[in-house]
Amino acid sequence: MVTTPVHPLEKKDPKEEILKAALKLFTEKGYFNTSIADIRQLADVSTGTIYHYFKNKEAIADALYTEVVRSLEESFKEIRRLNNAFERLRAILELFFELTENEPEIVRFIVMVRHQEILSQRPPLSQSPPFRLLDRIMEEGIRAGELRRMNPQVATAVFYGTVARMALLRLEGVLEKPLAFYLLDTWTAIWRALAPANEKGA
Amino acid sequence: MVTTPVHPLEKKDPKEEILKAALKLFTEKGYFNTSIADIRQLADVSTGTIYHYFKNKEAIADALYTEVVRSLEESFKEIRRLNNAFERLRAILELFFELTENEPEIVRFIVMVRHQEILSQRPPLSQSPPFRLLDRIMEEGIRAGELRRMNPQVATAVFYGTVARMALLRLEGVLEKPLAFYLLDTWTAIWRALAPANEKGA
DNA sequence: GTCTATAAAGTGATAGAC
DNA sequence: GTCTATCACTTTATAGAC
Repeated sequence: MVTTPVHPLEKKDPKEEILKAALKLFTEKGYFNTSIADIRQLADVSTGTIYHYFKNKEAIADALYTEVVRSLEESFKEIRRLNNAFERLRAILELFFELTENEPEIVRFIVMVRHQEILSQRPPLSQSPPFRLLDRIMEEGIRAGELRRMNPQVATAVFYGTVARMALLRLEGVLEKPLAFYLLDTWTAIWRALAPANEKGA
Repeated sequence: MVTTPVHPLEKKDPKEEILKAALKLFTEKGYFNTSIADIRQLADVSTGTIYHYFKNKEAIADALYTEVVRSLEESFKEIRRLNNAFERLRAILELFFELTENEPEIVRFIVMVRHQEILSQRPPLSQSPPFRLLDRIMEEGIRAGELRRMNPQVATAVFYGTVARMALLRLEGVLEKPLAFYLLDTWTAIWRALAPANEKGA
């Protein structure tokens, strides 16, 4: 974004074009089924340009990983400012459902790509900052009595497992309607699983 | 198994050795990071032997997929004979948790391998027979009033999403204790999410 | 910064002896 | 059925002109 020209329509930033093409190809065909030649073609640049901006193919995936994790962490931090666990979790659910419909490639990258198979250096997403933040949101909610007393890791697994599964089924075309259609049922189920024992069903 | 020799200790079936090695390598390093040479070495056979039993590398992955799906379907069919949704889902949860501890490579293959990236012909696991069976178990449970009235696809997503996430976190080493340790919390959460409205919390 | 041309290496798969 | 040797090809990555 820093290098975006003053007149946006004139010329496109090749680095951004490369990343955009790579995200599309990696999530559609998979990292290993995507060659540099594929990226070159879709981004409409030459091999030399790709290697001018990125050390190698892995570095492209790494840049995507970093950006997605950073953006997710930013959203989660924002959401953490909400008043209680109910509102925070609800907001994260809605964020994922909305992202799945509007930015399917990003969610594909989050829930479908096996990052460890590509980026052996990086931790699995489940240990990246945004997911640690999710764990903390759970711990705080349990401590505050806003969530039922339970193992916080299990709470996170129930929550994120459900959310990610819904996103995956939607991206695979198994769920035919937009995720908004399933939002109420999904939230009711999640909240029943996590709500304090005395609380009503949502 | 058909070709297992009378004296099991004498000679190993090369086909089984190849499959065993491939399962280990595919789930540990990934399909594309595993070369025929790697399989050859671990299975202690020659390249020629591999291509005698399998048309190509993809056919090895296909054989593994077929066997895992078949075995899972068999277990689910057995479990379906139980009396109600409560017992059936509980049994599936326990099956997955036990499998994760005792046969981690099989569960890795189920929850971590991106089959579609390798086997473009096969449906995603979410549409394979055992998972269709799981959907039917949910539908029947809802119709019988053993589960809360809700979209059955959401019910399946909550259930399997949670189970798969717990297995994944365990396989990634995030959960330090055996899954049995988390069984009660996991089941309580799942059952609260799915139980009929009047029912107590497990 | 961007391009074309090409090098260097690894891979899946085959041929043919035993 | 199993082996060794090797082909044919793709792929990543580099060199060097413009």
